Amino acid sequence: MNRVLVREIPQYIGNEVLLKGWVHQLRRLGKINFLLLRDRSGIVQTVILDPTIDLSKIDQESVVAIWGIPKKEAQAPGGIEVEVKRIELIEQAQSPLPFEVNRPLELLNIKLDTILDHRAFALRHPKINAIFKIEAELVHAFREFLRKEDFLEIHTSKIISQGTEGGTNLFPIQYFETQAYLAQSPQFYKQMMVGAGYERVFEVGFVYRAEDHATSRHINEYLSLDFEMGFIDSEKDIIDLEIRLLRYIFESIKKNCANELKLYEVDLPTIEFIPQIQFKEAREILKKYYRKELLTSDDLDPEAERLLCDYAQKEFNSEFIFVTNYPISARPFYTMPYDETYSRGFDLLYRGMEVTTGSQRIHNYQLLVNNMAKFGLNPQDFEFYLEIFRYGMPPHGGLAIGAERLTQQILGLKNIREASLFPRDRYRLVP
RNA sequence: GGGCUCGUGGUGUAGCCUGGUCUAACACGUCGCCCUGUCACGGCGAAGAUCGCCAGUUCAAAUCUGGUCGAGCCCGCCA
Repeated sequence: MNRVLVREIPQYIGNEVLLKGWVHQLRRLGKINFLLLRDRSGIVQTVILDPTIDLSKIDQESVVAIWGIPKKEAQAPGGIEVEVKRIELIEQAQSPLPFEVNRPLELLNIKLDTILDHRAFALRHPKINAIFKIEAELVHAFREFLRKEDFLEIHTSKIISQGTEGGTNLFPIQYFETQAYLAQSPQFYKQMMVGAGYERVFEVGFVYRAEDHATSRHINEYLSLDFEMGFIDSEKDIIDLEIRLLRYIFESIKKNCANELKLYEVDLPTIEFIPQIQFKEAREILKKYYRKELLTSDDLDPEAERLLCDYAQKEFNSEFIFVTNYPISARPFYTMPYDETYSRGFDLLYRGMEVTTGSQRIHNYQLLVNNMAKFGLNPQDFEFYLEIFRYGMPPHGGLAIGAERLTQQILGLKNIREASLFPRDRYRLVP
């Protein structure tokens, strides 16, 4: 007999099915017992009326096979339940469990640390499980949209000899007899692939930041959603594409993850218009509406990001806001200047947090080399990157989206670690 | 790198300020018995923690002090 998934049960009303899964909950009332069975597709109530069926070894979270007949039953959750004919214990779960996974998370109030210490087990909780279905859909939609836009998916090395910005935040690794580093960004390689003639490329991959921070929005290994495209007129082309990309991602999640969104009581907005303000305007807005002076003259602090999103919400009814034309001093050397002071670099803020950084890049070889010198970098160390710029580089630009951050903000998670299966931070290397 | 907060059964908390009556409480879970419609099932009973670790103060430490290890948040920096 072939296994039937929980979500397929409605097709089998009146016919015996074989179900396999985990015992989500067992409610023993005496002569009638209810067993909630969970598989990858959902949870179904089964009812045990036959007193000869032995439930003594059937503990919560045990793996079982159940033969039974699906029936319409008004009293059952969802209107359908399976009357059990036979139950077989496949693998018993030890007791006690690390914590409960069959009650609302809000009632359990489990510490994040406990969840992460028991990560695989914790994912059995439907609400925790849902996070990674959303994230998978997000990444899938990112790929699907860009492929439709004629982008090529690339996979570049995460083992590098030089950092993008000079080498401060890099994790050193021993690479045979030489020193190497874990990549903090696919930046150089994706630009090189534009120059290689692919024009439009994207990459989904982990990147590594050896920053000694401990906050709810930083992890040391995160999934970077990158794209880079050639023959643009300005960074506005990148921004326009990102708006369409986000619209596509949000619509995909809404369409394919309705149940998961419901668990978090999230109602994703339809993205129509995203306001764009220049950095210097942002500074004025902060001063005028919030009486806030930026402590650093060339970047936004977290409070400023929250305030600007508040402004976007009130003025434009948007949860997103682009901050454009950041000061040159706040941006890496490859960022295209806008004028003497400002660059063609931008950030996207979403619900108070930075989720994207992008820019038009410098495509002129001489300008790029001169800029490296200004930033105190030695062009000879970056010859591998610079070469293609000598042989005809089109105007280009791109951006990177932090996948965990976007997921965190979509679901309103308190800590980015919740959106990473196996987060790596200053103190966590296991599991 | 700077600042603040927290470590008590499997899970989450109370107790700590104002040491003794803490032989450590409560909720959920676990185990046993009862229950034919539960769905945060219900009822009765039971087990389970030397209060992160080390030292000190004291007649007496979960409680005070110092150290140590672990955790969380904010800032800098960033996605």
